[in-house]
Amino acid sequence: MNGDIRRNMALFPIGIVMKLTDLTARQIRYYEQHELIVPARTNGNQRLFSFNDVERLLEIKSLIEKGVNIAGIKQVLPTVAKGSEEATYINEQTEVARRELSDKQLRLMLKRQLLEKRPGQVPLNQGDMSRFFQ
DNA sequence: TTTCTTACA
DNA sequence: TGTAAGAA
Repeated sequence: MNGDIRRNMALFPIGIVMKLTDLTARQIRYYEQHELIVPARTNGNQRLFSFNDVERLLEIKSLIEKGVNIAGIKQVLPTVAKGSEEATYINEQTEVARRELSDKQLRLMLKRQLLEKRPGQVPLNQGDMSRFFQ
């Protein structure tokens, strides 16, 4: 389909994506580090995001607001490897498939996180490094 | 001006 | 996550 090409076409710089998603540049870059999104790059190394990336970021945002951490989000929105074009392509499908996760499933997921992170007792939602500060 | 990376908090 | 530096 041609729509997919458009959806995966890198169009806007981080500044616009910030306004579109209400996320800070820091967050957007952080999610990229964790491969939750794989924006394209210009010759000047500037990030260029596609509509798909924006949608993904909105998904991520909503999950974060529901208390899901990066590890949890990776379970819902499969991490995407390289090969940007195919990568975003797969995202489109998996995203549609997961879009339907109910609150029930979300709770199960959060519960699972609790069980995984055993005794050590790290807040759960905080980033890995944050435990060393704050 | 805007964005990038790196790094400390 | 926020923010500061210094370089594109």
